[in-house]
Amino acid sequence: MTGGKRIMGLPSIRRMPMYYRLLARELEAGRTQISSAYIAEALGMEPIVVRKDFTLFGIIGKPKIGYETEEALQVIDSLMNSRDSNEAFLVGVGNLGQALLSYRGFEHMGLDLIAGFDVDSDIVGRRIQGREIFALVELPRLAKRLHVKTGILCVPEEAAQDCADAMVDAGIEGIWNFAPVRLQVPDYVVVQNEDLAEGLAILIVKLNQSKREGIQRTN
Amino acid sequence: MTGGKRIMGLPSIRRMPMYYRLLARELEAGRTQISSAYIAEALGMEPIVVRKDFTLFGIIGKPKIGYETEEALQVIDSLMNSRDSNEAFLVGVGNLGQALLSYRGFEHMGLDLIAGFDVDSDIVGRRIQGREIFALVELPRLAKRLHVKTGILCVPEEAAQDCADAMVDAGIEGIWNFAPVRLQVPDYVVVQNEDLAEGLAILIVKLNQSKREGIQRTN
DNA sequence: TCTATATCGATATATTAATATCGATATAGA
DNA sequence: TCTATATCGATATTAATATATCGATATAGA
Repeated sequence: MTGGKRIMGLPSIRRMPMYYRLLARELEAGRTQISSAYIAEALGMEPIVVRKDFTLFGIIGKPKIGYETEEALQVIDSLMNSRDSNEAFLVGVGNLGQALLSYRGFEHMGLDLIAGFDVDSDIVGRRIQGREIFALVELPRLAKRLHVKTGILCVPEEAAQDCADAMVDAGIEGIWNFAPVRLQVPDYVVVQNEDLAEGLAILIVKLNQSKREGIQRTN
Repeated sequence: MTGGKRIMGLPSIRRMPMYYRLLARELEAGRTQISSAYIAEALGMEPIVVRKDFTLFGIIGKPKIGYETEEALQVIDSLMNSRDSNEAFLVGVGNLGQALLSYRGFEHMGLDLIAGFDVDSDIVGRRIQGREIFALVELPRLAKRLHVKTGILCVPEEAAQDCADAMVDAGIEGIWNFAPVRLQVPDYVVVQNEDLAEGLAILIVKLNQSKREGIQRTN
């Protein structure tokens, strides 16, 4: 590991988007103050986890009142936006890539997908949700010119490492990797691996357990 | 919670697909025996974690040798396949739904996506990767007739709860939920929530930290 | 056959995360 | 003004997870 001790735990970070969405919705609905109990109830969690997370995030509440919804929202927003920009390129405009390009809900999380890249000449030149799709060979030039530092990688397994290399060469420093491959990158590059199969594995194992219990119960 | 203590920890379950893919690849390549050190190296983790997981999975190795690749593969496969079947319906054939329908890589994980459902008449009747897309109203009838118990939910936020209700009515007992909504379901229904924004949040926070360190380093 | 060694797996420890307890405090209402 | 109470946040405890240590053992090679 490249060092750099974690300021807050990964579980807390994972919960940020969930908090964000709830707070935004509640503020919209006119709830200017909100308690940990209310948040926990809405999100199916324990109030104490909310309070611990918020303390960690630097959100300060008031006894008897709770938290200022807007302030909490802004703090979480700033934690997810504090870099100069979160402009990103998406590499690999297949089904998943298109889905990510079309997904509204990353924008308010600080991600600004400005273009897609692919090798498939059928798709190069098209626009998806207003974002132009360029040939992969254009990546270095455009990344450098636009100073884009973040890339989303959703190419097939076989192409992943080559694409990652190209991205790194182009100056990309953060890769959100959807290919089931452990990418080899320089130390300064941050990689976040996303493995859709993980969630599926959990569902299946849970179902197996639940079924086994069911059998025991009816025996 | 519905009770039912976990047999093995969630982190170990999450690592199963990763092990599975590596073992399949190595077996393919002719490596019939494999050590925890080798696996760890290939996956960027610690050997001791591999050994602990394998012990948990019930995979037994031999000193000086390691594990039988094929046996390990089969054990993990059986853990992810042991129900009667993992046939599933996909509800919401938008961009993400289409991506999931097209994704090869769930099949060998025990998931058999047999059909899609949507309300959009433009897409109903089409076929995606050989799977027919039906109108959502057909879900109860088909789920009951085919005894499908698993559903993948990738509809927009607003529609998620209604669709979940319909799925539960139709006899679905396991929902892989991609909508950023806490679904209200009966106790016996297992829900696995997938929040793509989580990974993004982690990437962004890591980048922020990495950048902050970078600034400190160059000062 | 015997010895050296790679590797597992059991036990112990450390780290991280979740949960519980409870005093402090800001507001609402008497 | 005073009191009751909801709620935070600090501290303590417990549980889960990751990591370390080391003895046991199966094989390779002398």
